[in-house]
Amino acid sequence: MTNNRDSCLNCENNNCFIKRYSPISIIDDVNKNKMVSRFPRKQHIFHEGNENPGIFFVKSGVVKVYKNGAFNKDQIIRFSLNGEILGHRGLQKSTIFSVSAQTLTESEVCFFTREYFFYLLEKVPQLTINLMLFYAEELNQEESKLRDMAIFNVREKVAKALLTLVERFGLKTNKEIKYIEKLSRQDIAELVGLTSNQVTKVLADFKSENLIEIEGKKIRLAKKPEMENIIAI
Amino acid sequence: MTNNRDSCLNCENNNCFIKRYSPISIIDDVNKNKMVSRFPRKQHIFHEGNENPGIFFVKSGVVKVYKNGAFNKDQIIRFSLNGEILGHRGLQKSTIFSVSAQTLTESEVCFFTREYFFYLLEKVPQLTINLMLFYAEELNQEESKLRDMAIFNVREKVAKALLTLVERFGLKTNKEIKYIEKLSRQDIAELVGLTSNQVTKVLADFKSENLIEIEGKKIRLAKKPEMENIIAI
DNA sequence: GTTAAAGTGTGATATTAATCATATTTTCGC
DNA sequence: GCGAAAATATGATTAATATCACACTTTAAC
Repeated sequence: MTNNRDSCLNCENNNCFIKRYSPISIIDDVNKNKMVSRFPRKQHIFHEGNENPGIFFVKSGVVKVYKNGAFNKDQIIRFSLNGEILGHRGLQKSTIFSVSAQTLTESEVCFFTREYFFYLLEKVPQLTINLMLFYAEELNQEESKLRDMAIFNVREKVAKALLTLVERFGLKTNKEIKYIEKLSRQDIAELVGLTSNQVTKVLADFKSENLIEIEGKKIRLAKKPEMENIIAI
Repeated sequence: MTNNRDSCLNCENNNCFIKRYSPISIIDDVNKNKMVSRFPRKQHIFHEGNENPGIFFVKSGVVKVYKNGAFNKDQIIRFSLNGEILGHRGLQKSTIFSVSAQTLTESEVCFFTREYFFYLLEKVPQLTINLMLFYAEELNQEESKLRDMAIFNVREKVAKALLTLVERFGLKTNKEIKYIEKLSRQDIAELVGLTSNQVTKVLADFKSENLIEIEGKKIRLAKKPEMENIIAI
């Protein structure tokens, strides 16, 4: 059944780790062990603290990954999209989710059980090595982020949040940050450890300095180089 | 030559990833490709930005791993000791060190070239999988740290730094934090993104509240539960 | 469409944190 | 053991941030 319309072979997500690093010969088997689910907007895919049954891949849509913090101050870890691995942080010895994942848009998600995925890792060393390298890269990024959060003030943090979103989602031709209308001020705040109040104020500053244009939730980044200067070190 | 006194087989570091997950049959080969170096106190093992020739393991001693930040504000990433892997963040696609490593005490370090280590990874899937799991665990810890730094105030950050050191190094029977006399106020500050000045002040507060006892650089954590309450969520 | 609820914008005020100055102590080389 | 240099402790001052209040706007439910 490798030629049905849901087969990995027909999947447009060439970003998918499994597809990129596994031999064609095993894809049929992968496909048989795959479970695809569809989630509407604002739904949880999994919750921090719950039992982790396996690993997910984002087939389509945008997913917010975050960690619960004290005093209702959550921390957004990343946004996942376009075939990216999801819940890979759950691939540790503990089988408890250390993060939560919630859809920002309607999304399709592929799922594999822990058992099957570990079987695959044993079988395909290149998959394992590349997954390891991916982790190393993520670890470096997290550390840069940590350093930034330790050093930046409120204004710089908001600039950082906007530039992070541009890097992740990209700009439309009119310079509007893609998907930003799906995010609340609270979401932007939780990317960089601020309150929604602080974000609103700095955004108002940026607007009055003509660095950005605001239209409801939409934000157009008129002057990206100037914004980058704010956090230049 | 597997029975010389420097052989991995005789090494007391059972924490060592290679030794733990590789078959005995390969250890002889590992040993031939190993280079052991000794570093005096306060020496650099490698520098951020330099070419990364391979991977290290801490055979003995305590090593500080840190990242350069703006305005002389470095960020301490971790302390490595007792057979732990070092420079694993360099095992990414880029061959440039993203961190620096400096000894806090006299230390012995084992080194393998990139080429040999990747050869080993291809050959020993269990080593690769367990290294990947180790990364996943580190990534989770980094994310918790990131969240904490985003949420904690100065007082809470100092409490967090002390508890991190206790977790890492342990307490002596007199409740003194091990190795803390090797760290400056600046080091403690760089663990949690503060200045040495701020650390000094909060430590004075903790002392006057009888949470800790200070004697030069030595700190005894008299009331660990109370300290933990400061950062309880 | 109407209404309630949630989210956003903005100012005032209280609190916290950063910076500087300087005294004191500790460390290190000779 | 002595002197210089570095690190640490502490107070005063200035700057930045957090918090609250409340008006306004948008969103969602009925």
